[in-house]
Amino acid sequence: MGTDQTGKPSPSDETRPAKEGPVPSPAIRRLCLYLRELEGFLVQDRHTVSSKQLGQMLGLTDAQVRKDLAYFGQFGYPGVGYRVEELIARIRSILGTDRTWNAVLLGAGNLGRALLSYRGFFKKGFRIVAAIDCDAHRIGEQVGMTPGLRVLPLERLAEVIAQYDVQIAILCVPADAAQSLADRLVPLGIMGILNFAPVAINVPETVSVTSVDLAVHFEQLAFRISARQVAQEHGG
Amino acid sequence: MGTDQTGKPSPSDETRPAKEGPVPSPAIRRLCLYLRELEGFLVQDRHTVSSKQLGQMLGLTDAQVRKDLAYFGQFGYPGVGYRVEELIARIRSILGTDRTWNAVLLGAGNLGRALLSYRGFFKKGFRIVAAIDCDAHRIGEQVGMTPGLRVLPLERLAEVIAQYDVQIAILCVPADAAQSLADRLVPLGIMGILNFAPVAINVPETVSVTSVDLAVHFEQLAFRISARQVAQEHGG
DNA sequence: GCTTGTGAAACGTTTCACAGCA
DNA sequence: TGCTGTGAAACGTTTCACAAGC
Repeated sequence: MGTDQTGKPSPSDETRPAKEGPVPSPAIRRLCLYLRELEGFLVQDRHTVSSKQLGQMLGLTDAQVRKDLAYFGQFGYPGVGYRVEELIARIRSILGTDRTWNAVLLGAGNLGRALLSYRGFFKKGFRIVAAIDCDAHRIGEQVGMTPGLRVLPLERLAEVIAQYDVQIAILCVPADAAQSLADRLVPLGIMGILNFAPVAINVPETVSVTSVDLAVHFEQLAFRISARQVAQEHGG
Repeated sequence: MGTDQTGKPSPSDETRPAKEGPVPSPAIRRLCLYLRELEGFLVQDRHTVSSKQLGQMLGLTDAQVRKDLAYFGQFGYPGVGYRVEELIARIRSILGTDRTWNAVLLGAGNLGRALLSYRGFFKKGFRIVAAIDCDAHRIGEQVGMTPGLRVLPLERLAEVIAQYDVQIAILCVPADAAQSLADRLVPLGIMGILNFAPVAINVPETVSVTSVDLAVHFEQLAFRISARQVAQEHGG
């Protein structure tokens, strides 16, 4: 894997991208979790952490942690571990969360309003700059924590995206509205869609989509519980 | 370890299908998506579907769909495809959603209330039978759609779990409250925890945990967008 | 002692290719 | 023809084991 062209062993070189080769997508998911744990470490005034400690908190092996980080460079110190602040900065840079991202929320129903009120996104650098709904009853309602934030009609979508340089759309609409909204978002220059509608949406390859179907998580849990029960019956 | 908070390919997910051998955990996730698409098919009065059609709707190959289903037996018809009603029944049986599951929700904040109001879970057979919070201001508040459902104090947790035969707990509490609540749930006989708190929780192997960290999904989307932008710059 | 980074081996998952059937 | 089910090959990911460094 070490296609570090010349094999130059300088430990602190590239801030940005990575070495050659694709990064396992499970590694990306874990990177987010490492970051979460590291941020917790900072609060506890711990300034170094080993791959073993970090892995243990998430049920992973130390080798897994090291490999994941190694895809993006070398930033550990043998015999010491990783410096928490430095690793946080590196992971944020890798994930692209060392900048702020502006998002527009579509669908000010129960879930949409819950997301608008969640402070965690703000801390991570995500700003929901507008909420949009096509239900006339909801328009003008104040939502979220930002005092001035009110629900806007769908007609103002283009204006809002342009005005705030919005890159991300959060879809919290019913399943039957998701695709037509996605079709509307694409030509407006949106770069990514976080889709909470329980349906697959189709967009050009230039747009990234991440889907979160809450019912699917319930079902997966049901399966795990059922499988465990079956295993117990078989085992004794 | 019965938890999948990390995306670790849990080889310990001892799934006992019709045949021998473990089932890839990605296959389980896809099974939920197949079910979702199939339910949509029923509404459109389509009664058979091929692996190719099903895969196309989700961006998967036909071989993938067939393999996933084949882990649990053979229920397709060569030359025809799969019968929609039959396949729905089979997948529900596999996932354990051919029965109803009772859940208690802990933390009646914004997200908790949003989940209480979402009809999709009910349709899938999940019943949130009680909402619990330790904030005195919230106790007694009416939540969700069920007219009688009110927020109960934490003291009534054991009573509620026993009375309704609750198997699943939905954690919608702040990160710092999640672990202590999990510790409290385990001896009460809960079988699975759906954890929306942005922290890893530790429970005995007898309890299944599925974690959903909404901020992590934002971060993953940010990474995907950033990666695409970098790729475009390199490509031209 | 402790740690990281990393080839190589082991393991898991997906894709391929085709026999068999309607 | 069109489809499923499936062994085998290809590919992706994780774990192992250890050299090198603090």
